Order: sequence, then structure tokens, then C-alpha cells
Amino acid sequence: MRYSKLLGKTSKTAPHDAESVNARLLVQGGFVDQLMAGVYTYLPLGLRVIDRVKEIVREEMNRLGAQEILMPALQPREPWETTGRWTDPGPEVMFQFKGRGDKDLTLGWTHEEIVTPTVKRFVRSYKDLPFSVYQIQDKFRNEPRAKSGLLRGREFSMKDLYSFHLDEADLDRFYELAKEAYRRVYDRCGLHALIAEASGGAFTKYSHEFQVLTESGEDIIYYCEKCEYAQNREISEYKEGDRCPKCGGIMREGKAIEVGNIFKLMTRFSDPFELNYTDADGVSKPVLMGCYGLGPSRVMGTVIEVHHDDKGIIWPKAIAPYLVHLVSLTAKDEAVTVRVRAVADKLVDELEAAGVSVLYDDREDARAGEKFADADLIGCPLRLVVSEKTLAADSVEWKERVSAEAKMVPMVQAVGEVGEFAKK
RNA sequence: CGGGGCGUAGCACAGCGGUAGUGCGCUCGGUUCGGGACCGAGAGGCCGCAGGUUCGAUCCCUGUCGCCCCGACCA
Repeated sequence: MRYSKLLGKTSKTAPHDAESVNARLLVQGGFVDQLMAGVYTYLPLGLRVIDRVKEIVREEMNRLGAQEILMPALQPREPWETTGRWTDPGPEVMFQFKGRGDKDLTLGWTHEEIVTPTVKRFVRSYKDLPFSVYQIQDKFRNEPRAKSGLLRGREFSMKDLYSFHLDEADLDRFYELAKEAYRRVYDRCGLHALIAEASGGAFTKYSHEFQVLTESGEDIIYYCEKCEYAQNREISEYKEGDRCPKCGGIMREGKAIEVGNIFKLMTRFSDPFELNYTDADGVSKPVLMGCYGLGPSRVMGTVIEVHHDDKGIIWPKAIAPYLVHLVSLTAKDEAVTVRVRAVADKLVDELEAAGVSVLYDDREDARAGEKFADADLIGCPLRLVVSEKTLAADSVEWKERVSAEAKMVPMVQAVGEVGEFAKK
């Protein structure tokens, strides 16, 4: 992608209501554009990042054996009446409005009320179980207070997984597998998530939250510094300095961002919708359910909160908008500049042919400092520079975003080394 | 929903009861060319919106809408 054509320019000045780090850097870097409180447009750079997060989530869900579906965001009142949630939590959380014919409608803030009746149409026998489905969709929540950029929006991306089981033992089995899948998602995105015990809320006593420790977190958790056993403060019986009940380590207090949570729903939804199956003895039994939420947009915001410096974002390779940020510099001599540009053009072609994604800063009117500052702000893992200097050495300058040091790589080896870098 | 802050050019901000300014960005010309360079010439505003006070309001008053922060609440 040529930077000169990219929709979404960097800005030297931060938004005046500079708020959280993720919001500031995303806006300044041209990743997102705010429409209203808690609602953002993803510009090309931002879309590439969130799509990569979603793709990682998708791979891990598929590996779990879950099947992807897509449910409607626009929903009628009736199923919500069945579970009592039209009024409780109702408008506290839901956007509710009238459609044609005075029909009550809502926008989905979660999908148990939709997935359960759908599953009921196809599940009759114990032979149909267990199985699981998921979707990746924008959720709508009428938050009393949207805040912190991508961390708490009114429309936000969510992956919601629902599992269906014969008995509790099978639900427990799947629940543990889902935990591991979640862990892998966070690891791959460059986040270290602790699994904290938490209140199950309205439906169940069983719940775990995935918490990423960071000063900008809005949850408080207690966690063992040794084995990472953790609890949300809401339910914790521990305090700073206590002994860990699992391993005897020291419990610490920390701020954290909740990037996912998982529930054993049991029969909370199968009961009202009468989602039952016939077992091998011909007896009708309720299906046991679990639900598992993970927010790609929140993950994206959290990654920035955790991985940035005073110059900008530091994307982990797995979710960076581009692996390489290639900068071509202009020289005193116009003829040299033309040659530099030709070399850079060729390098872009070769890298892209090798499957490497490249953001190519081809601007002719921008100076070196400006291009470097933008590269730092945007935060791609590897910056390559082609200039009069590198031309003379038949090399390209190599600087990783996480490092302060630059080195020269012979041009003939450049594509190969970038390929190696991509794999590491 | 309570408390606070802020709404003036694309962005960040100044300003003043008498028809609007700076920096950055943008356009044109020129000089520069490895960490946000410089010179010159331009374009760009219902001073958030509505009412009130006043001869006159961007400025004072009231209301309203929006954004941000703290709290209550939450993936």
C-alpha cells in the first residue's frame, strides 16, 4: 500500500480531549475516526488490524471445533420476553426502538435469545450433541458511559461462542478447552491474560474473566505472582500480600482490562426456550449451555495500552497492519532521488511477491524526520529505509520498531531476511 | 443519571461588548533534503445551536445539544 494514497493521515497534534492512550494513538495514527461517543469508523489501517485479530479468533474457534454462523443484529422483542430480559436489564443495556407497525425492536447486545431457538430447530437427540457455534459481529450496548476509546464502546466487535451439551461433565470438558483456546488467542495477539474467577452475574455462579494487567485497566484483580491464580475484586476474599490458596505464593493487587469472559449457563436459556434432547433411554432432558465472549475491538485497544512508547504504537507482528514500513527518502540530486525511488519500488514489488505486507511511504514532499515520526507512530514491526546512503552501499536500512538500533542489510539479502523476520 | 471540564478554520489553540487571530496542515512558486526545514503568495469561519440583555453579542445571561474526565454501571 502506498502511503500517499492511504485514506487516513497521521496528525502531529493529539486530539484535544486526548483521553486514553489507545484512543489518542489510534486517532493520531489514522487508524480510526470517531463518529460519536463510543462509536468509531475503522479506516484502512485500523480495519487491517482488527481483521487480523478476528482472523486469529476465527482460527482458534475453528480449531475448537466450533462452527461459524452469523446471527442478525436486528431483533424482535419476543425472544427477549421469553427470558425476561426485555425489561431486566432491558433499556439499561439494550437499545430498544420501534419499527414499522409499531413493532418493538432491539439491536443485539448478546445472542442467547437468538441462538437458543435456532438450535432448538435442529437439535432433538443426544446424537446431535455436543456442538458449538460462534459468530463475530458488532454488539450494541447502551452504555451509561462510553469511554477509553476502543475499550468501552456502544457499538463494538464481539466474538460470541455458544456450546451445547448432554451433561455437566461434557460442559466442563468443553469449558476447559475454550479456556485454552482463549489463552492462545491472547498469546498470539501479544497479550498475557490472567484467568480470574468472577461473579457469574445474573445467570450462574460459574464465570471466568480474562484479565490483562495494565495501569489503564478499570478492573481490580487479586492475583498470585507465582502461579497466576486470580480473582476479581468483586468476589475476592483476598487482599494484597495474602498467601495464594493454590501455591502459597504472594497475592498482588493490580489493575486490569477484561478482554474476555466465559460462563457456564447451565439451563438458564434452555429452560425458558425448552431446548431439550431425548437421551438414549428416550427420556427428555434439558440441554446444558455455555457462552464465551471475546471482544476483538477491545483486544485491539488493549494491545495499544500495553504496547506503546512515547513515539507511538508498537504492534505485535501477528496483528500489525503491515509487517514492513518502507520509507524512501529524497536526495539533494533529483537524479539520485529518481534512482532511490526506483529501488524502493522494486523492493516493494519483491516483498509483496514474497507475501510480505508493505506500507510504502512514497511521499515525495515529506522529509526524513516526518516519515520516521510517522513510521514510529503507526508502529509496524519493521522499518526499512532506502535512500542515497543505502543506495551507495547497495543496501537497505533495517530498524525494528522495538529496537533503537538500525543496521544495514545488503539489498540482495533483504527480501530473504524479511521473510525470516516474518516467521520469527 | 450525579459532579467537573471543554465547544472559535481540517487539527491544536489564543482572543475580544464594535463585522476574527496564531501555529500546524492545505494550495501555488522557490530554496532545502537522514528525525516533523525555510522564504514568498493564497484558500479556508453563521465563533456548536436557540432564546434573552444591548444601538450592537463570538464575548454577558438562560436554555439546549455534543465531546472528554471522575463516580454509579458494565464485555
